Amino acid sequence: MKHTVRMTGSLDPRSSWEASNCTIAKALEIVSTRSAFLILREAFFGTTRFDDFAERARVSEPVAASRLHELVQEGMLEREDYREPGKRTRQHYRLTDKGADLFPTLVALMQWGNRWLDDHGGPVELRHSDCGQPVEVQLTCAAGHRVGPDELELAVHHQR
Amino acid sequence: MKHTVRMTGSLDPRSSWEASNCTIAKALEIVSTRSAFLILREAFFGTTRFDDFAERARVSEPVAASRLHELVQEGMLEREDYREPGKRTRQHYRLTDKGADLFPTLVALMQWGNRWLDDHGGPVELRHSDCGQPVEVQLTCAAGHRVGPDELELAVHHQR
DNA sequence: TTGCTGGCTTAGTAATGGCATAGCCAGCAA
DNA sequence: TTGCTGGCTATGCCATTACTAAGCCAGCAA
Repeated sequence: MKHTVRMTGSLDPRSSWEASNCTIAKALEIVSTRSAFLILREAFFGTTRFDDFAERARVSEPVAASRLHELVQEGMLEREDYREPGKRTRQHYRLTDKGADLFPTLVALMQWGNRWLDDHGGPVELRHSDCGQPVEVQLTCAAGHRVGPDELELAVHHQR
Repeated sequence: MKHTVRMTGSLDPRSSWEASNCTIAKALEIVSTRSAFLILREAFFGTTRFDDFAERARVSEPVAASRLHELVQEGMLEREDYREPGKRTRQHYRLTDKGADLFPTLVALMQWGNRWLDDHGGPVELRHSDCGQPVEVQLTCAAGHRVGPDELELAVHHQR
């Protein structure tokens, strides 16, 4: 089984170019820590309050504080003050569009973990709310074809 | 815009359960470091030799050595001796099925980075080798529907 | 037998990420 | 005015990840 991507054009051979401006590397500068991923997981699960983030992601409060600040800084989360009538002002952290767009990455990671790191296919699963069927991450091309791992090539981006 | 997943059954409310055996957390124990992701990226790009991993992932040799050992240990990579006629024995590191299955996660991360961290949509893109169209990561349900971020629910896994 | 190359390992050190414990401040409630 | 709660911040420390520089060994090539 072939597990590698085919290189095309100036990208072949691999030794001819360097991935110094690779966006995977850039993305990892923001979310490479375990705690950042877990904070984001909780954000997708609907957590918005400081204490809940710390408790549910199982990180200490100082770590929760610095991750939340960093993620706000990077534009992944928004800090939002609000006040219920008769109550004091509270802060909530909510996903921005940029943060929300990272969701497929989390799903892909969960899917992989469910397959390879758990005897029963994982404790929880995502389902399509319309039809109740389990949800998977898939590679699909713009023409609508489902793309297998052996049908991929890497090319210099068109619009550059 | 709603960015959170709906909880169903015993998972609602979020505070009623803890994600201690979450497979995202388990996955992160293996690949939470930047260097692990970059080593895997190079494996997908076809790199197999020690020096090439270190150079192309831009990590020091000691770091490359320990990541490669860990990834072999975890069953993501296989170390394989081989010998060309008239040459000395060489070692190659190749992706196992388990390692290769992490590819969608890398693609999802690259896609996100291309969208949000680069002015031109990223330096390189993946294409479908059959039709040449750009490849995307998509959430799809088992019934074949394309699933939007607001059509997701989280449920206890059926087969448990 | 000497050198060169590939594939590492060792040593020493700096930076980062993590923890536990404790404290601070605002703003209600009494 | 005292206490309580939510939402943090400060301090001190340990573990992990990372770097650079150097060394080591196998096995050809000369």
